[in-house]
Parts: sequence; C-alpha cells; structure tokens
Amino acid sequence: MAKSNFRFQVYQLVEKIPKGQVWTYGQIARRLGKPRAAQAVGNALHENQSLKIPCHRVVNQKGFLATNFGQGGWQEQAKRLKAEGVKFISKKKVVLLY
DNA sequence: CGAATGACAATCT
DNA sequence: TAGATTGCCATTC
Repeated sequence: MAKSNFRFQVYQLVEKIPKGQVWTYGQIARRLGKPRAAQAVGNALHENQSLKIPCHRVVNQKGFLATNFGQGGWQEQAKRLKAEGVKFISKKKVVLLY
C-alpha cells in the first residue's frame, strides 16, 4: 500500500510507547512536527489498525479512550490497558502523566 | 484533481 | 468553568 512516511512515523512512535504508559494524539502529532495533526495521527491508526502496534495505548487529550475503536470497542482497549498496568480514573478514562 | 471524512485539539463565547 | 464552534492534517472516495 501507500505507506506514507507520515503514517510510518506514527507507527514507529506508537511502537515506542513504554508499557504502562499512555500517550495522547497531540503529543505524537507534536513529535512529528505537526502540533495540529492530532486527527491525522488518530486517522493513521484507525485506517490501519495494524494490530502490531499498541494503538490501545493512545488516547485523546481528555484521557478518554477512542470512541470508535476497532477490535471490539473501547472496552477491549481498556481491558488491554489494565493488563499493561495502566491506571484508570473511570471505565473509559485513563491516567495521563503530563 | 477536488471534495468529504475522521480514533483530535485549540480557541471563543 | 463548561459548552459549542472552527481549524488542522492526512487519507479515501
């Protein structure tokens, strides 16, 4: 497929997310040099959903899980995050370490 | 090639 | 402070 460089960058970054750590789209976008590309980052994961990357460790700025997460929905994502040792403030809200 | 969509974020009221 | 609106970026139709 296309494998645009931008998407590749997103995957590389998401793969580097340490276990038990949750990143936000804004942080990733900012790291890629596009502070406003948060949606593009989320889009890259949604369009690909490679299952090879810990996309479940990526949440929005509010700390809430993705609204339309694949593979079973946010509950599946939350389940994986809990298995990683991530702390949850709510059923669908994780602890963001600023 | 142009327009529309989307797992977001920031700003304004 | 909370809610609503606009803007941004890349991918897809």
